[in-house]
This record gives sequence, structure tokens and C-alpha cells, in this order.
Amino acid sequence: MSGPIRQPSRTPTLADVAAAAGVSLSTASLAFSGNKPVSEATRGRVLSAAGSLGYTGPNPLARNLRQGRSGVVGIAVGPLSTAFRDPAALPMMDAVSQVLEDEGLGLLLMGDSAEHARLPLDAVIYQICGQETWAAYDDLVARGVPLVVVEGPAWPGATFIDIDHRRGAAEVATHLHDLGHRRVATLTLQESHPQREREAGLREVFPDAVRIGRCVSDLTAAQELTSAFLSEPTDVTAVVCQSDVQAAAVVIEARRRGLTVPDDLSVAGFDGVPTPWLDLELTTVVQPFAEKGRATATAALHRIEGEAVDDVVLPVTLHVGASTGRVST
Amino acid sequence: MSGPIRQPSRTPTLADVAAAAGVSLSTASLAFSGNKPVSEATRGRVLSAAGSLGYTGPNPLARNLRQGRSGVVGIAVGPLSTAFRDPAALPMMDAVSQVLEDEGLGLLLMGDSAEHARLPLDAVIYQICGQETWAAYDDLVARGVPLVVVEGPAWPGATFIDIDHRRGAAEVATHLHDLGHRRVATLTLQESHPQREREAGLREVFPDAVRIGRCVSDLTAAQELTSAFLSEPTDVTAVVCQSDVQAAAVVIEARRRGLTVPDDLSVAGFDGVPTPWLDLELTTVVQPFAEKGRATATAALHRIEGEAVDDVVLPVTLHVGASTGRVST
DNA sequence: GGCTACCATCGAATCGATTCGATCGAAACG
DNA sequence: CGTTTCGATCGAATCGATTCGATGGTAGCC
Repeated sequence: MSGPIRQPSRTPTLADVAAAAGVSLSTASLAFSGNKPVSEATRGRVLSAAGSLGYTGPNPLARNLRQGRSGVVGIAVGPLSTAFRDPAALPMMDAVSQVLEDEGLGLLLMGDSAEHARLPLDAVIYQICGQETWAAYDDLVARGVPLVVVEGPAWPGATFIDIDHRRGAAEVATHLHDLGHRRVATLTLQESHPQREREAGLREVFPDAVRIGRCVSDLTAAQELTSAFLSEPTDVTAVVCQSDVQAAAVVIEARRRGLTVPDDLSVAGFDGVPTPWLDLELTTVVQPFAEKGRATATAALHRIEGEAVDDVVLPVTLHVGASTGRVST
Repeated sequence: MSGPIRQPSRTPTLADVAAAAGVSLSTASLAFSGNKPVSEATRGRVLSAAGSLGYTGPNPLARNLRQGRSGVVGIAVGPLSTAFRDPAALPMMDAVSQVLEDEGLGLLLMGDSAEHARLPLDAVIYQICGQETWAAYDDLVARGVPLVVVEGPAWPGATFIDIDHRRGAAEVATHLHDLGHRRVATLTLQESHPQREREAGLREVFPDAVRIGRCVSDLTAAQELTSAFLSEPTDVTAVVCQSDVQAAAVVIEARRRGLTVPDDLSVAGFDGVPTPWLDLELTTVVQPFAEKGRATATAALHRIEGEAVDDVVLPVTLHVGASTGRVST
């Protein structure tokens, strides 16, 4: 048997393996991919040839080019530190990564900038809540990369996964109204689709709720706004927040000022995330995080396959905890 | 000018652009990559040809194959929900992603399993603290993928980024000893390199510190262990924890049992992460998270370039807060 | 004017697989 | 026994760029 002189430094390719096993390149490929049947004997020879050559399997880059897929889905989350500071991001991402992993796909973190848009991504998930423009959007759309937007702005060409913000907000508002509250305040997020929907739901019940202020879902920021609000006299008996972190901040700040929750002030959150460091179970609107993540990932998978995908709106559930109570007469 | 009949559905390639611009394929490539000079006139013609054809730039998959790089670095963090529940993970990852993004590289989240090991990764960062084996390790090493291990097990072929656990632990122990403490307890992490080092540091000062128990850096888990420990009578005057989250749990549980921190019990943490929901500044060992992340990413970059990289051990700083005090006589 | 340098451009090789269609035997069938 | 069918294998085309070495023309220099 004769062949080219082997350069010891070069890593072996499938062609080397095929030659060593005495089969054609295509057969060797089939032995690894299993895309068409190969006799047991042949597969054995190919694999053992691979073993003795130190071949570690088909080069993923080559496979990617040929198949036109990278096996990677991008997820735009903004700056990591802020994206993940919100505990609501985790359980959802967890579900996303789980579904993708089951399909052998990887999840790539994309920042807010357009830097990553030139990486080979099979699809992109956008869940930068509270931001309505995105530098990478045009580029991705032009390249035909499927886009799945979570609770996001209505961008043409994207698939939407959302929760029923409006109904959730209305339910928590109704709950407070049933408890006798008439004067409520609300802590809001940045102007965004979820915020607009939730505010609409709230105002179905309390048309003239007072706005304490806007801030992201951050304990310190929310606490500062609350502090400013509570330092003035007010007849408000309940505060409706847009996240459990905000709600916790209100609870902490109210207590710091000698108020009792819920006797002096009722507080409601949103999300339904664990807050073990708070010795009080929050009344909140529970999101189906896992389901949202699965729906998102599944939508991405279908769009990668080129299938049409319907938008999804998931229901939410009111969870009554110990942070809301009947208004004291 | 004649050419092949254009199939309207096919997305244009660089060859199409070159033909339309009347230049060679190689020149068109140069016009986009800028790897060699191209006259301004030519570049203009190429770019405008690209524009009118709807060409969105060189196909990343093809570029990747040719260059033998994917532009993606994997980071093994274990199950997302547990990995990111620890607030210490974020600032570091943030620095990692920042450095990589500046180089145009993406960051791909790898789970604990070996599923993702077959994706095309230029390097892999391993920071699953508390786990000493990894399903994907052999595969990655066989494929020659550079590996950077953060505070991790001593794996051959990997570059190590670490902090001076031992000295940090010794410093906090010395601090407590200086305050008069003689009987201390410790809450430990799973058996792992950082835990062994920190324990060694602690025992330099308190050779027979009591072990309360082992748990991950989770508030609820730590609180349960502490609860069990404090339910028995003890002469311990200080508790040394391996994370600020653990320390916060000890503070919360001690207070729940009517103890005052630090008067009745001193508590020390590790990491130096913000705990705004705790109305007490923890005494802790502050890690240089950002620097650790930058060192990690930089090491990965250098190893991708094929350069030799030295291991790194970063110093830590004792921060004295309000959770430790002089032992009451 | 002849020589060297250099810049822009081009043709061809290359990266490492997957996959389509063809071929070749052997088994199944009537 | 001739024909059909099926499974295994192979050759060749293909995915879409990057890059090496060569070429030709122009400018600089003595």
C-alpha cells in the first residue's frame, strides 16, 4: 500500500482515516454520521483506523460549512451583570439551554452591541426587556437569521413569545381592590412592551394609580425611589411593583421607615421568583418561566427548520402571599 | 457581459459579487477582509455590487472552515440555574465576555454534560467549582482545544487561573483571632481545590475549627445547616463561611434565633459580592472578580494563538465589615 | 534609461467534511 | 434461470470563503 508521506504534525482528516481503513471517503463519512447504513465490518475497520490515527471525529467546522448550520443559537441578554442580576432571567434561560442541549445545539451569549452579529448563528433569541432598539437587528434580518423575541418589541420577521402581562396586572389589581384598597401607587420599569401592558392592566382597576418612579429590576434602585416616595406624606395603602425584586425593595424600605407590611402598606410583586432572604412571602404574579423558556427554544428550533411558527402568549397566575392584606379602616 | 442564469432564490456568494463587480474572487475577498490593500476604486465597486445583489458579507461558516477557527469560546458553568444563582459568578463572567467581545469572539454556555463538546470551540473555560471530573474533558484534550480552568482541579494540559484562597482564609482567621475569638466554626463547600486551600488557611490559625457542614453557596441550604448547628448548645463565637451568601444565611438564621451579630456571633464571608438585602456589611475576603475574568479570557486568547501561558494566582483582600466584632468577655 | 520596489490584482490551491447519483453483487422472486 | 430489488460502497460535486505565489504595471532612484 502506498500513500503520501505522512507529516507527523498534521492532525488526521477523514480522508486519512478512509485511506487507512481501505474505504472511500464517503463510506468513512457514513460510518461516523450514520446517515446511511454501513456494514458492521466496515464501520469497525473505519473506527479502529480512526483510533490508531488519533482521529477525533469529523471536524465540526467542515461539517458546519457543508450543512449550512453552526449548531449555535445566540441569546441577546444585554450586559451580563445586569441581565442576570434579575433572578427572573435564570429559570427561563435554564429551560432554553436545556431544550437546545437536547438537540445538540449550543447557546451563545450576545451582548447588546453588534459585535457578535457576524458569528455564525442558526437563530437568535432576544430578551433584552426594556430596550426597543438593537444594533444587530438589521444585520440579522438581512442575513435571514431567525429571530425569536421574548416579551419584546414588535419587530417584523420575528416570532414572539410573551406572557399575559395585562391580565396578570389586572388580577393583582383586582385582588387589592377586593381587599379594600382604593389609593395605590406603582413602581414601573422602563418604557417597554411589558410595562405598557401591565400598566394598562393596572389602570383597568385603578385608573389613577400614582407612579412612584421608573427603574430596572434592581434592589438598590427601587429602594431609593421608594425612599423618596415614602419621605413625603401619602394616603397610598398599596404599592404594585413590576418585579419581585422591586417589591422586596419596597418591603425593606417601608420597614426601615417603621411601617408594617401588610398592615400599614400592602406590596405586590411580579415574576414569582424565590426571595429566601425576605422573611415574607410576596403576593405576586407568577410567570411560567420554564414553559416560557421551552416555548422560546422550541420556536427557535422550528424556525431553524424553516417551519412557520405561531406567536405564543402564556398565561400567568396570581399568587397571594403575606405581603398584601385588607386595608386598615 | 454574460454569466450563468441567476436562480433568484439562491443567496449570493462572494463569487457572484466578484463577477458583478468585474473583479476576481480573491480581490473581492480582500475588499471585505482588508487583509491586503485594495484600491479605493475597486473596493467601491465591490461594495456597491454587493449592495445591489443583497450580499450580506462573507459567510461566517466558510470563513471559519478556512481559518480553522469558530470565533467561539465555551464556558462550562454547570446547570445555569445553580451556576448563576451564586452572585460571584456574574462579575467574573462579565469581564470574560467583555474581553472576548472586544476580540470579536463569542461566549457559549456549556452545561455539565458532554453534549456541547462537539461544537466547534476555539477554547474552553472551566469554572464549575466544586466538581473534580468532567465528562467533556477527555474529548476536548484529544481534540487539542485549549482549556483554561478557573479555581479548578489540576488537569494536565490546562492553564490555571486562581486566587489566593489560602492566604485569604488565613487573613480572615487572623482577624478573628485578633478580636479574641478562640472557638470558631466553619461552613464549607463541597470538597474541591478552593475548599481544601481555604480550609488549610483557616486551620493555620484555628487548627480545630468545628465544621458545621458542607453545602453549595445557596442561602436556603446554608440556613438549614446553620439552623441545625445552632439548635444545639455551642461555645463557638464566630463562623467562617466560604461565600457571602453562606454568611448571609448564617446572619439571618442567627438573628432568627435571637442572637445579635456580631455581639453574640461573628460571621465572616468570602467573595465580596453586594448583598443589598442584608442590612449589615459583611466582613469578607474580596476577590478581584473583574481581574480574574480578564486574566481568564486573556489566557484563553493567548492559548488560541498557540502561545504558552503561565498560570495566574491573584491576590485577595480582607474587607472588615460590621459582621465581626470583639468577642464578648 | 535601466534597475529595483512596490502596489494592486489575479488564478489556483485549500480548508474537511457531506451527499447525490451511479455502480456492483447478492438475495428474493416468479 | 432471468429479472427485480435492495443494501453497501464509491466517485465526484459542493459548501463559500481565505491565502499563497505569480504577474503586470507604475513609481522612485541613481
